[in-house]
Amino acid sequence: MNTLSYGLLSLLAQSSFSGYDLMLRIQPFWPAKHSQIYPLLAKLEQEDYIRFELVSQRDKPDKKVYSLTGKGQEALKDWFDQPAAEPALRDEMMLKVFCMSYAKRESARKMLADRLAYHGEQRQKYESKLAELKERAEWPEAGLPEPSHPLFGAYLLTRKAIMSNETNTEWCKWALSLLPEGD
Amino acid sequence: MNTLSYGLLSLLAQSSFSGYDLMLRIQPFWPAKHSQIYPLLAKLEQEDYIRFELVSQRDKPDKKVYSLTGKGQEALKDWFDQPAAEPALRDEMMLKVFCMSYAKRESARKMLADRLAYHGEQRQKYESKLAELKERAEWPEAGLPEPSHPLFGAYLLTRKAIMSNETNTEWCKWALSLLPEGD
DNA sequence: AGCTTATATGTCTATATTTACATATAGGAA
DNA sequence: TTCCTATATGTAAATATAGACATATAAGCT
Repeated sequence: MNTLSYGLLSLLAQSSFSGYDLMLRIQPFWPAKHSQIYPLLAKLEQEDYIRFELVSQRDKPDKKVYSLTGKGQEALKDWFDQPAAEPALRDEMMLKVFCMSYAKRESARKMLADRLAYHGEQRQKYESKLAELKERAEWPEAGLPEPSHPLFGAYLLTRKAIMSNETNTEWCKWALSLLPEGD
Repeated sequence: MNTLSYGLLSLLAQSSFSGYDLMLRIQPFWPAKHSQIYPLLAKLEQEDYIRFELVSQRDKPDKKVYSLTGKGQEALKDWFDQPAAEPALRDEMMLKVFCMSYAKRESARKMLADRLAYHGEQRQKYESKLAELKERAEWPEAGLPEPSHPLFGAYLLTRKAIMSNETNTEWCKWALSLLPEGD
């Protein structure tokens, strides 16, 4: 049982999902291709951490909808109390920044502008996600969910993503301001 | 030539470093163990991207000090102009947050408090790094390096790390405030 | 004298992850 | 009709990464 496996169980605690859904939902927090997810789900099912139900759909191919078993819920609780590994960020752009003073000015600016645009796109996705969460679970007046709400975690994560997005956007703009156009 | 290889070249653009130094310096931006670094350096040296000089030390074991060759500098420039891959963050804690509403209150608070403490430690390291940079290269009056300064990139990255650290710290405190003690 | 830590370099094996290959349904666009 | 995209699931092979094993110097501690 590796970290990704527990992550899948963690998502299934909230609700049942297909493998395809799980892939899309875990992506922002633990990048993984479907070729990694599907074999893991098969293994977790064989070992009785999860089970699935075949669901036919009209407009789309059939799917397997997975849910937690009792054993899966137990494993999840044990995992939660273990100390978490340090976060690991791998960002090619940050490696490029090391040699930025040796690059052409226009190249350096393009690199930062590309990243700024990327953050802009990501920002929209996170805002959509937040809107989707608010629809799925209308939490009370002030716009804040209760800690006991199944979507509480998803809300915290989406807020975290937006906060990080804002900081990264700010950094890009600041770095660009230090590199005026035209060398 | 994978991303880590280019990252090593990128560091060597700034100055010559031993494999051990490279490992320590690249860690915060691209996690990698020495068992991954040393074989890569040997391969890069065989393929004439870098060369090394054996340096004897009094108080420490001998070391290989690597520097870029002309071919390495060329490769670096080509790489810089290619679009960078999306950043990949893998954070076990974030996966745990998905099922936080099903965990015990004290467990959830401990998870966040542990992360808050981690950010505190990291913060000190980044501040030390910033102080070290300021020593190695005294940049002018206002405390800002010129874009042409070899340590300009390292300065941007350290500032980025500190900004992210502050945001993550803020998120932990906010999340903890939503989870008052004693369930 | 033996233990631990930091420095320093390396290999070997296991695991994690990506890339490519494969198939199928259905909608919309060219 | 053909192409592209999203949905949906899978396998095989290549690559990247981590963990374990190995060795060596020198300082400081017990």
